[in-house]
Amino acid sequence: MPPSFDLESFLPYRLNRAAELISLSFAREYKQRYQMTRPEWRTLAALGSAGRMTATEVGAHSNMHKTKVSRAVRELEQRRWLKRTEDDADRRVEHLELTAAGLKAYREIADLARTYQASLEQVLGAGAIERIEAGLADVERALLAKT
Amino acid sequence: MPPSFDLESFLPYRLNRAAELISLSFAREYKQRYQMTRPEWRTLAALGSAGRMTATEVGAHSNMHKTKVSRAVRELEQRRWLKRTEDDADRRVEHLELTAAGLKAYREIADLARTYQASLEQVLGAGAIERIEAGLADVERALLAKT
DNA sequence: TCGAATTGGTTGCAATTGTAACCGTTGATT
DNA sequence: AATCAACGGTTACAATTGCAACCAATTCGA
Repeated sequence: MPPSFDLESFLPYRLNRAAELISLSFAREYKQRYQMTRPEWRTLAALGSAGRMTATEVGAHSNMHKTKVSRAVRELEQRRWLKRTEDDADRRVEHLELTAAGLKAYREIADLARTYQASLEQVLGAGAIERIEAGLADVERALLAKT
Repeated sequence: MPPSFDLESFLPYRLNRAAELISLSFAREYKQRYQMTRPEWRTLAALGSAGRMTATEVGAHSNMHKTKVSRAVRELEQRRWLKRTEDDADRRVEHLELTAAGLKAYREIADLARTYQASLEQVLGAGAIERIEAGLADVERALLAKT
């Protein structure tokens, strides 16, 4: 029999558990107040934080399936929080951008996010989050290199 | 305007992205070979690694919704990888346990998992995974304390 | 320059998931 | 004991999701 295996120290498992926990925890902050789903918030955040982008870029950036992005974009557009403009060079591409209303919503929720993270950092101690994120970046790099 | 917000350093976002990435990456190792879904693997792993448990305990342990657990258990049972035995004191409770076949499957997949993590550690350097997991443990503690 | 392959994006459909309501059992309150 | 809340677990139903097939536009290659 091979050396023992402890699920508790298996990284995919641990990452998933932590991610689901924190995701739910933060979702409670905006789901009710802004009637927004997670893909929508992610899209809003991507656009609000990095500016004008295409749907494909949003997906690549936040690792969301393109149909998820497509639907989130449709939702946000209907809410008039986002507008599309077609690229004049390549007519397949559409550039996405937040409207004034979208930007306003983004700022409010970003504010929640900042507060949320600050309170977490309060508990964890200074630098703790940065250290975790540096570790995550390494993991992502390793995985993406893995083909 | 409040101080800037960068999605890229927002922990829920970063955790989710990394978790989805690694989860997919490892799922490729067993989905095909063992025709198993993620909840099934999680349940199998929980039982294989911690032994006899109830469904509620599996859920609490791996942070899965109880309907997810219920369905995974049904699947595993049909495959004869798991058996239920009722508690004689409390007839609501059922204890879950892997069969010999289930244990065998568990060991094989655990082997994949060990190899997977070893190759990751190879890239990341010694101790890197432990450090990340320690950080995650802190985060989970903080979140669970948060009511 | 024509056809095949690729790309950005959407959609139909089937599978996965969460919510809420439920069943039978147990524990607490009276 | 009788009632009622709580609990372990399942299930019906609705919402969310992913896969695959698709459309239109573009690029590649012979």
